[in-house]
Amino acid sequence: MKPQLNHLLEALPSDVQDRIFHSLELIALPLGQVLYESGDTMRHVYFPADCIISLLYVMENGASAEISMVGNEGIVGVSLFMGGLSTPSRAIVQSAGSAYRMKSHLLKDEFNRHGDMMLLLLRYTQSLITQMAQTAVCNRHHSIDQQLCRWLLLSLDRLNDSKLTMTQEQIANMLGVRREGVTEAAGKLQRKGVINYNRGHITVLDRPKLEALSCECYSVVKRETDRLLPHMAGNSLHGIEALKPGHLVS
Amino acid sequence: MKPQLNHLLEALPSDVQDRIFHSLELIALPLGQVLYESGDTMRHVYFPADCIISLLYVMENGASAEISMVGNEGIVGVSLFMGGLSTPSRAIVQSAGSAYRMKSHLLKDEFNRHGDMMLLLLRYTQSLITQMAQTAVCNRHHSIDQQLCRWLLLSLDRLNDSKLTMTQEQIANMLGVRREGVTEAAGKLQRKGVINYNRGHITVLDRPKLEALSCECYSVVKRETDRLLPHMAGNSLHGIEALKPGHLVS
DNA sequence: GAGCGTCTGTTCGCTAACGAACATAGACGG
DNA sequence: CCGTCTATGTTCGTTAGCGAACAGACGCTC
Repeated sequence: MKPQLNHLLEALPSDVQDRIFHSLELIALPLGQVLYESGDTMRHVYFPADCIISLLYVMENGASAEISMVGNEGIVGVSLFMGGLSTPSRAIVQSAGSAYRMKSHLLKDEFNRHGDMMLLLLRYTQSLITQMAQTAVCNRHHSIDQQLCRWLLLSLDRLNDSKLTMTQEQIANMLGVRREGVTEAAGKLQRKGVINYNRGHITVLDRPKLEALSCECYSVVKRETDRLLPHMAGNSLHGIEALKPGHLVS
Repeated sequence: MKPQLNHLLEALPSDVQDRIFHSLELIALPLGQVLYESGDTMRHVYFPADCIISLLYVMENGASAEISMVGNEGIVGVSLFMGGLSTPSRAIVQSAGSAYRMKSHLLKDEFNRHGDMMLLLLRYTQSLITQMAQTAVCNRHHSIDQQLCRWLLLSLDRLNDSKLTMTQEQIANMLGVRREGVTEAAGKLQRKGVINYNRGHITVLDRPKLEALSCECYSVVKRETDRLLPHMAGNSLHGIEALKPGHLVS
């Protein structure tokens, strides 16, 4: 199966694609792999193809919470070009798949041309900021039920499938709540016929209903992302067919 | 009283300062003034001098929560140069004072030189991201008591004074909690001799104790900000004495 | 097909925070 | 000096979510 491409890479004009083409390695990312630990210096950045990476903050007592989710609409490692070389967040593979990996200094070089790549990355970072801010508000004001819906929708948008592989325990870690809380919330959704849950395999049966049950946070983030990165919707490929990875690393 | 300068402006090399000098207007910002409403196109950016601006998200039902706080270490309006021309957040004056205002297109011109101003603004944005992310986690896991301490400390750092003018109602809006919750938390702090609260006037009596009672979120954000913007600590003035506003607008 | 580990479901008491209602008490203007 | 407004304090019942403990149930391995 050919992996999906990354929308940020697709959106670049072909001269930029040609330039960075050979710097990309397609790598497989198994569930749970940690790309960065809090405070790590970033040696690579990652353009997810068909995986999802979660950015989460881990507290001293081990409690955690996801602050944003990156799929093939984005890049993991924004703090590299923002000027810090690390962040206090952990990046972990939430849904297994593949990603294009690029060495930090090569991305920085491209960024420092101050061309299309820079503009695109900054816009993407802006959409990431929106996602984090909305997460903060959502954590404050919305119920687990609502947040689960939001989270499922964000995940769905980053896959091209209505099925996701994810235990309730894992979801609980992302949302920063108890596993039992997720069990209850998922149970309600299942009884309403919105989803089907089976030992780590969730199938979304009724997406419109899921959207109706979600808090507004999902749509706010979605609308803002579409506004900032309109090309993502069109899915246009300018000569991106040439974009194949230099080599495959397991 | 001469207003404090803005640390971002101070940190710029003198040639940049000379170039943007005449574009800055010193303006007075009364408590509660809204600089941007959610979704507004930004006509100006603001470099706070001795005021504090809160960025908050307001939900459909009117509930709100602060996602970050900007004082003279920063700038209000980062989404301008990030590529969006607006954000879904509201910027409101949390503590009255003055700020340097600059027309959006002039800042963008300077940013587009891709020089020191750009680097500085991106680094500052990175520190803002940390603040938002930590706020998200804090909203999830910490008690009102702890969050109040964090909030007071962040405010203190942005003033040069141990007194702040702020009713419990206002704090509650920032934290996104009930006013009664703040009353209780503030009452505890007062009984412990950490603060003194008097009809909208808070005096911090024992900052070390306040830090001890706060959650780790304050120190994480502070450490990361110091790391990203070390010049802020040194308070170095490179020829910034020349930086006087073009004219004062009430 | 037996056994074990993991995932899901359910229960119980507990606490933090909520919403509403009301009491006091400074501050400030007339 | 009085009345009024606003800020703060306090109470009460309710609820969402927590922590702990345990029961079933599916799926994989041997």
